Amino acid sequence: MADEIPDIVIGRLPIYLRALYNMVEEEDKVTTSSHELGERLGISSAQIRKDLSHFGEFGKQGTGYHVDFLISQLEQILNLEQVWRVALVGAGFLGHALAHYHRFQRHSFHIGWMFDSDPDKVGQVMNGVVVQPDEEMEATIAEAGVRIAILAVPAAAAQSVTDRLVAAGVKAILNYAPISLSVPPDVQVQYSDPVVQLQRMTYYLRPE
Amino acid sequence: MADEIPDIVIGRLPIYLRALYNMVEEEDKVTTSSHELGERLGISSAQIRKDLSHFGEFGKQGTGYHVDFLISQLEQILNLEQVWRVALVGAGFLGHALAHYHRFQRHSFHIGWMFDSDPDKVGQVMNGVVVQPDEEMEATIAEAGVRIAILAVPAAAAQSVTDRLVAAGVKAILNYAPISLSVPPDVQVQYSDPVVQLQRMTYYLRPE
DNA sequence: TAGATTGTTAATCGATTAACAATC
DNA sequence: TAGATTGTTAATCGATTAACAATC
Repeated sequence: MADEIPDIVIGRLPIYLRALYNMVEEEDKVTTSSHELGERLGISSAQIRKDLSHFGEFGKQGTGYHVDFLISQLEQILNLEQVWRVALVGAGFLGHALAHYHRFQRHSFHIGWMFDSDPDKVGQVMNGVVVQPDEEMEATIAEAGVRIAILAVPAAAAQSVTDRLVAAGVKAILNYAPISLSVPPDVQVQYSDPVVQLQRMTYYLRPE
Repeated sequence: MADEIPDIVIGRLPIYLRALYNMVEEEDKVTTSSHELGERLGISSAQIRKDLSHFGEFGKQGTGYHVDFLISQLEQILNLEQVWRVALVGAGFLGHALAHYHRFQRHSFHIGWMFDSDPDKVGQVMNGVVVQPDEEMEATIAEAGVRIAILAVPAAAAQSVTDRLVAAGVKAILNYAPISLSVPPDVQVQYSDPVVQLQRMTYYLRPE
């Protein structure tokens, strides 16, 4: 039960969580079932039950899952019972948008540090956070014990910034730069590249 | 050979393409191998060769792949030999950042239409594109033959905007709203939710 | 030629699904 | 009780990898 859980399973848990939040907040739902949840997400009910069974027994035969309880269990599993300190590197248009994204605060993430190498950006305040000079990045992050970083810098800078972040103790990176990063095995990386995502879809579209 | 190709394979092609662009543009590389490409991407060379073999024989024994040639083949496969018209719905911070993202233009995507329901946003010009009123969305998109949309609206609006986009002829949606969308089977959807991505990583982090 | 690397096959590995006893 | 739904098992399905003949 506490064996090695496939990463693909871990990847679905936040999706379940998001749907459960919606059920509670938008629809005042008290209970749900693997069938209902699966229908919303386009996932089979068997898969949802299988995924959850890696971590324990959270439902009741005949009635399904208590939404609040399942939320709290998933939050526990995903280590969301604390507020994670997050550094945002890059204060361009995207960094600016991310700095103002209110869902981070609502979901256990506190973006409390911003960095940029452009002197024009340094000193600007974005959603209450002062943009600090790039050179102060390692010291500030190590000092504050920041372990998660969001990368919103150009591709050319991404790997060297990554190396410095990792050296300063960062263990998880959400990378918006269009480049594959090289990191030690104990550092997590997630990628977000809109061009890659669009290109994946055009394959299926009829060309003009 | 022209059989049904697994979507997971399609999903890797843009990643290969991105690395190949980098080899040509940043390193003036003329040829590469499945081994070299795999090493950069953290993917086995066998998998890269297998993926490519779905579409043809692009390499030469002993020497590997001609980078320019492989790029052009992948562009062809992914239907990137045309410029795709893209509509951007939502002119908030994120919409603003996406409107200014220069990589779309460089990679076969032209963001030529923006929409927002907020009268304060309507009429603003973002990177040369005038934000149009939400009500004009269907007619404008259908008229222009736009088939790809990027969704940067609040979760509460996302499904209804999606329904309208689909009715207007959109066949691919890149969704930044934190909600699972329901679409007909011939409509592609890709998701981008930073909170989901961060939550996937915190599972692996030691809590404080 | 010798070395390198492809494309492909077969084996392995892993993930999903169908089915159902258990039980609320 | 009857109906619903869980957790789990076994079967199925699909993806990855190892290995190698072919050949540049």
